[in-house]
Amino acid sequence: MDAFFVSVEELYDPSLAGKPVVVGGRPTERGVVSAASYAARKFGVHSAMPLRTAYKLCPQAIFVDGHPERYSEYSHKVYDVLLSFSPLVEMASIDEAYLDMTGTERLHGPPLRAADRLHARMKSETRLNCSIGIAASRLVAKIGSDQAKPNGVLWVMAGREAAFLAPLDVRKVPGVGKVTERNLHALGIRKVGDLARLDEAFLEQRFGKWGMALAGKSRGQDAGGWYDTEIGAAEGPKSISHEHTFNEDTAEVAQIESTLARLCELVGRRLREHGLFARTIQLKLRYEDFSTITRAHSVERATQLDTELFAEIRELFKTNWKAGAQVRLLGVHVSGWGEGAEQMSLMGEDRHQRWQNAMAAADRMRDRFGESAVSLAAGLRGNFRERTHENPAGLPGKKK
DNA sequence: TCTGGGGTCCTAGGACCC
DNA sequence: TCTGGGGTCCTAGGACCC
Repeated sequence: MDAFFVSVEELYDPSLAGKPVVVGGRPTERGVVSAASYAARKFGVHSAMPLRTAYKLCPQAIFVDGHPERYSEYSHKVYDVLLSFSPLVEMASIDEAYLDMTGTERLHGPPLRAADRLHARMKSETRLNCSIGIAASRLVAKIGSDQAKPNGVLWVMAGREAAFLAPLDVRKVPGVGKVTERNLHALGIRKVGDLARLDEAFLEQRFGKWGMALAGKSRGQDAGGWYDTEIGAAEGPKSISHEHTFNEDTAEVAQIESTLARLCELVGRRLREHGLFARTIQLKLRYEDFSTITRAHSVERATQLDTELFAEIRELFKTNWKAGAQVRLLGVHVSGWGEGAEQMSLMGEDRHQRWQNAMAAADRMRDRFGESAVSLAAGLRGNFRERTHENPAGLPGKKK
């Protein structure tokens, strides 16, 4: 999808259309640009740039908060349109998908005609623009769609992959970021064509497993890693996490613990939604100088309960925090799915069932009344209250 | 410039097992 | 008594993607 977040915001507020728009938050907040409109990009604003920097480059831009629920809603609409063209669809992210069109020629016609129809249908069903790359490999289709932006269609015919890729900067290859680009430049490799001319053994020796894949990519192959999987083969999540950056660094234990409790609740909730139980629980801690540590612990019996997650996280925090040091960010990350059923016999069926019921009830309350309706974090705060718009002075309030 | 949040994959070292 | 080899699991960190 083209400038997806910005385009969705324009649907909700048509007055934004054509203007420089930055999605991500207010320019005075800590944060980065999630998406910038094409008008804002003309000023040098782009994704991942600090909001404060974007403001300096383009003070007249309209800064809006992101709305994940809206993007998720439109992502589902996009998926429905795609599904009507091929049963083999894989959403690669909230605004990107791969379709396996093998065998649909009789239904949709030759590649360009099928793409044109899809393009038109996407616009009429979602009112959003997209770009389409057509190729015999996922990698080339992706790079093709990037080259087709905005609002275009590009077909790279089978056999023409290497010729299409050769003049492009190595950075255009998915997986080549800032660091790999720098390393390649140091070797005098700037274009994908330079990469394709190199010896595979040299790349492997220099970059390991990744080098092998890189050699294949330079020729347009889905060699190694995620690209090498069948479209539609993706399964559930492998990890779940939530993190929070404070607008001002803090060393206040009450504030830190209530934030950790809230993050544990968000993670626990997602585990229950997916019916997953986690064995490995990880704390992330970033200090004011941006130095970051992660500390993990694997537990014997997998859990999806907020209180059990919090007990582990609290322990990890207590043993690893440089006491008194200012904290910038906290994160809670879980992985390593295990059997939830084991928990029953160990915990006692009644107690376990009561907890499950309580959690299910709390999740329903949150659906109806919002995230803060039921909270371990609120209870933990005690006399300390976070400053919110309802309570700007951060004064102690009534317990909920 | 002053650096979000949610993910995936890879590397590397160490414990531990047979 | 001077140090094998294969495998798995765990932990920490980092590159990268949207």
